Amino acid sequence: MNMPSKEYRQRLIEELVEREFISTQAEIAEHLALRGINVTQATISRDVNELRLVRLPAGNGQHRYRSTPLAAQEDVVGELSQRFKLFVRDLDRGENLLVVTTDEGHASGIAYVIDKLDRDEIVGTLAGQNTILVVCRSGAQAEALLDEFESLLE
Amino acid sequence: MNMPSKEYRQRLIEELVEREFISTQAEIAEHLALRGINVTQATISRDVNELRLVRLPAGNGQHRYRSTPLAAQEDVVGELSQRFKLFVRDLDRGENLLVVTTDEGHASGIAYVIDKLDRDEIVGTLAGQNTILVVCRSGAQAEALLDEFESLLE
DNA sequence: CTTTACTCGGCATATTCATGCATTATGACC
DNA sequence: GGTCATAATGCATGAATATGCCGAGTAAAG
Repeated sequence: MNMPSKEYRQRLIEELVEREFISTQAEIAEHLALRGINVTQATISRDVNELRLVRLPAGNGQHRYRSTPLAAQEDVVGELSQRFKLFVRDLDRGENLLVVTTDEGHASGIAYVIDKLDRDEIVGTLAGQNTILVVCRSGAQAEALLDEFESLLE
Repeated sequence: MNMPSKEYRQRLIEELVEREFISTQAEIAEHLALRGINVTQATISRDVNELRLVRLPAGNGQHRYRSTPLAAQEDVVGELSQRFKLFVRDLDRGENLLVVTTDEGHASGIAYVIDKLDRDEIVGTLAGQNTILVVCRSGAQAEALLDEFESLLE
């Protein structure tokens, strides 16, 4: 009948969830129905999956669907992993400091990506030619981060 | 019996979801059980809510629980709303441009917060003394954004 | 026109998550 | 100790989401 189709519907959904407080998929379907688009919750579920929308708890039992910049963060992790495999030679830790040793000249490039992780536990990074100093808030956090970075190398 | 209790358990959950690919709350409960913490899915549900963890679709039908920097984004929206109510006098749109008129001298302050929204549909902002030009990718996006901004003023 | 391959979406249902209610633990106060 | 108030949690179940299966639609190839 009408033919706006999937792509159009998904654009509407994205706009919708940013504009309104929507807490269930059924609710999304209702809104679309007002716009003349009749689909079931099952379809919305598939859309939500493809759009990688997220049901964010407000902390008080309320929920709201949102689009997610988490997707971007995922990519940062991928990027980090790739560069780690290529350029990182060694990882070490002393107290709350993480020391990353890289191929010559690659320290600042890697440090840049580490910064982009935007982790709370990282106070800052300092890069030389082949060494990065990652300053964490605590030794425990540095240790956890070391584990995490090591797992990237596997 | 043991007494680490809620707070400790929630810390473990936060670490857990960042370290492992966890897709259901039952799975979280299983992992905790290995650590000697026996709680039911109901409790995990409440924890997830308090921690504001999010079940992020991978796009392929897989899911992963993650902590969310979206909480920060929420705050940005709150901040924006507050400043809008105080300082914004008018909103208008021409094609893909959004024009925000503010109290004298407040344009760049407001523009700064708009930038922090980090919205894909916003190409950039340009602020004068009492006027902000928000450049969107399309007219439709500008219109949607206009609606959204207007709702902040209510 | 027929066949084949593929995408989309509904229906029914399975899976997962949220929550009202009752119970038990914890702590403050007497 | 006892009593009260509050927080935490389990159980059972309701609410919400995900998905297997199938049929309809479309397009390309023959």
